Amino acid sequence: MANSKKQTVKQQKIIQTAIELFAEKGYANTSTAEIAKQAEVAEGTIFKHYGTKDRLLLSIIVPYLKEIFPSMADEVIGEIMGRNIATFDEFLEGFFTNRIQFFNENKEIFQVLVKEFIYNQELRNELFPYFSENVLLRFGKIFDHFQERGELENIPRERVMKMLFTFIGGFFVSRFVILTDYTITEEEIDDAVRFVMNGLRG
Amino acid sequence: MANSKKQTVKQQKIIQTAIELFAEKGYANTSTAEIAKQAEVAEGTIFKHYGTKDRLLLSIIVPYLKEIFPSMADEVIGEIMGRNIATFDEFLEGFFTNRIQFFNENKEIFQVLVKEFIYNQELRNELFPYFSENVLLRFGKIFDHFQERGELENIPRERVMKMLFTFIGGFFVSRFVILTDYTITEEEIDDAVRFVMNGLRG
DNA sequence: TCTGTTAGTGAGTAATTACTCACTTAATTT
DNA sequence: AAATTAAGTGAGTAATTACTCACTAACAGA
Repeated sequence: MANSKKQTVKQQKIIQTAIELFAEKGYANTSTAEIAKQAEVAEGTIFKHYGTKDRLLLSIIVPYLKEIFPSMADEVIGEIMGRNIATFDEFLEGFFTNRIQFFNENKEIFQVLVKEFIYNQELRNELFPYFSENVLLRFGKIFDHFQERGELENIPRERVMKMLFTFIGGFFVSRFVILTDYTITEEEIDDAVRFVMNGLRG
Repeated sequence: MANSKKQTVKQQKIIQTAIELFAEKGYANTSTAEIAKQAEVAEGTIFKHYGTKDRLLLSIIVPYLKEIFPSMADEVIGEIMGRNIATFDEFLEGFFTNRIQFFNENKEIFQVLVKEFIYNQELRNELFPYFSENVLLRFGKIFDHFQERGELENIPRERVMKMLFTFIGGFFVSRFVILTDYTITEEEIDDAVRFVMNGLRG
């Protein structure tokens, strides 16, 4: 939505096709010739717009991380402050439901992100700042918020958040990247929330 | 140890170098020419022994999965039956300590396995049977064992084991593949065991 | 000592790779 | 309407890719 830098129809087709192929076979196993063919463009068109294959990948990943991620996070925070979400339980359930819907709508791009994040050390180093600034920082604030309200026991924040992220990371990666045809039920969300809540209460 | 099919010195160097390079840059980003150069062999030697690059990868992964994994699992089970491990707490702590040591000793090969498992759909489909037969089945038995003893509450086994594997998977992948220079403290093992135990007790 | 087998070589190959560039076509600006 | 810019093309390229093959060296069994 805010991501409108006057993209051409052909540009859209290139990006869309690249996302599909990168998600399916990985960046390293996808050639620009293949993208061009499937997107019904000349190979030169890709390089006219993106210069290198590497910058094509970045022009998929960076906007996704830079624009959509934080705005969604603020949305979640807004829900807590504005609406009637009082308990950490409720927050977690909202978070899981929200994110599951979001990742379902952007499944392929999420797959690209995770696959390259794990496969490519350099990309990982470049993206870590974004990740820690946006996700870690915001989640830390939320955690503090509920801890001040006495919702969560006074366990050392850092240590417990590590456990929380380990589970959340494992949850989304396994369900959306490894088990690509998996469907998450409401029952499973409840299980996950209960598992985390009990884990944190220790 | 049982893995001695009269490997040549050059064969060992090829395998060792391939593991290093695949772990660092991924299978798809490593050329056979590069492996040959770094292992100080002719490129033809690689193909004399392994035929294709694909079979070189498999000759790294399959023995690791086929021989070392189950034998270690049996070792763990043996510990429970033989030694004085009575509670699921103790088992979990033993499991984490054991596996952390093991993966530290085979860090690179574990990285290769995880990276390709996530990157390559076909490999994933081929390895899933091994995984479910060995890991899932054995873990299920252990879980039953403690559930029969009244150690664990009678929560539906399948649902709770999903949560358990989500956490364990997230734990090992994040610590050994993503944060490659991370050191796991005993304190963190305790945190992890406590997190899981509380989670399961829900 | 002869002989067959295995280990190892390295030059060579067809195919594929990311990328370039001179060019045409379409859209904007003046 | 003329001029400038941007979008798009596709043939071409140097480098790299996985893999082959005719060959030599080492060595074990008869």
